[in-house]
Amino acid sequence: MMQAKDITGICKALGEENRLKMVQMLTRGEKCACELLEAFDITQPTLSHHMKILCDCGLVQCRKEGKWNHYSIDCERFRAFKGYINEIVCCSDAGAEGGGCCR
Amino acid sequence: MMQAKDITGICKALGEENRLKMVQMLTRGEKCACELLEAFDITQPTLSHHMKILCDCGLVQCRKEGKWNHYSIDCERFRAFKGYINEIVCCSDAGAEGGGCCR
DNA sequence: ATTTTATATAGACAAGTATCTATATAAAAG
DNA sequence: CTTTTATATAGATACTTGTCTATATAAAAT
Repeated sequence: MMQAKDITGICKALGEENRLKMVQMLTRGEKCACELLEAFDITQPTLSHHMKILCDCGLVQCRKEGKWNHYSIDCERFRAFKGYINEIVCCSDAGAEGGGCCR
Repeated sequence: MMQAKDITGICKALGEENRLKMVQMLTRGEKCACELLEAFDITQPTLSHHMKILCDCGLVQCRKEGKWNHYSIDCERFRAFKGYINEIVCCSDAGAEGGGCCR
């Protein structure tokens, strides 16, 4: 199960526009670091920094193949994150039977 | 519709443990600032700072009544956020018909 | 009117972050 | 073995953030 700390780690990672876009790009399939680098207006060390943050929070996984790094979403982890967020349901006291208005 | 900037703003706000817990607390109904203050091991100005961030990103709304501030989740905004996150579906290329594995 | 109560603002400080340039590492190609 | 290519690390810098103390504001109570 996911703890609050896992969630804040993922939220911090998604709380930067480049990284959010990187995650969205990775949903369209595994990408090499060099492909990501082309798509963003940042230097190679900055990309490396962002990928480290995305991997450290568990949202992205890295497959090393020779001198290439292939990045992809850790689907299970991402699904768990969504599950946690979706469980935060507000207004459960405001006449909402069976869930609340934000389900 | 929500833009990437709205999402990163909300993610930044949720990327701090106290604020994540504040949001979770507010899902159990509107709370006065003083109630929140009691529940967290922080000073009053620090609470004020966190509530400003939560309100600025749109996730929380504030109702002023005399000298009290009553905070609650902006359900519609929160729902929109969940919607955006849930639309980020990974592995759509990996033999997933109609959605991908992270739906 | 003065005091109390609830909250906000100002300013300081330490820690964290996003970015860069320069350099190191490690694999592949020549 | 030397060079090229892909990526990581080190160090610097500017900016942001979370926290505090001290003070201001504004409403209510006395």
